Formats: sequence, C-alpha cells, structure tokens
Amino acid sequence: MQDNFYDKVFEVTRKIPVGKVTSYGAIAKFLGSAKSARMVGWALNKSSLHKEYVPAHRVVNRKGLLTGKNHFANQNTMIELLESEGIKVEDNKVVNFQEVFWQPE
DNA sequence: TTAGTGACTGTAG
DNA sequence: GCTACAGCCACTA
Repeated sequence: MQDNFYDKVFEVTRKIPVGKVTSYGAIAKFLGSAKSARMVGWALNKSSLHKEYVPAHRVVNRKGLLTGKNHFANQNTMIELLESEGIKVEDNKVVNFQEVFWQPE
C-alpha cells in the first residue's frame, strides 16, 4: 500500500475551503496526472479508513454531480454537509458549480 | 497471474 | 446539449 498517493489526496481534500468544492480530475491533475481520476475516487472511498477526517463530500465529478454520495453511510449526509457550508445542492448536483469550484494550488 | 471493477474524464458523433 | 467509447491505474478475488 502506497499511502503516499492516498495521503496526498486526503491532504488536498482537507485543504478545500469551506463553501468550495473540487473535482476528481482537478486533484488527479494536481498530483501530477500520474494517476487517473478514478484513483482519486478510489482513495476517497478508502477515506473512511483514514485516521483523520476527510471532507469527501466536497469532491464531486466534473459535472458537479454528487456521484460519490452513494458511498456515504447516509446519502443525505453529503447534501446536508454541503448545504451547511453554503453550497447549494439540487438533484444530487452542485448549483453554481463553477462559482464554488476550487482548484488546488 | 489474469480478469473484473470502479466516488472519472476527454473526445467523437 | 446528450450518448457512446476508450483510456486510465490500483485493488480484489
């Protein structure tokens, strides 16, 4: 297990400001595009096993769709967390996605 | 080892 | 705008 990749994904995810979201591809690209966006999603899937809390709900696909909500214990939790942070969610997707989009730097 | 799968994305029609 | 296909790499059985 190479925690290096996962650790980076978790680190970037934790750096996402409140009220902002990002995409799997953005993270993958930030890590050097050495890995595919699917690996980012896979890493986040393992985020529950991570020792520290990872706001995986702030990571969505490029369309702003909450594709990962199905992997949460309660699918409604992801929406509530986003809305509590000021992100509008409608029909399992982020409203004004481009405005709240945040890219790692 | 090989094959199947996945929280994705870009390109083509 | 949407649908379909291919590429992507790590993990599990």
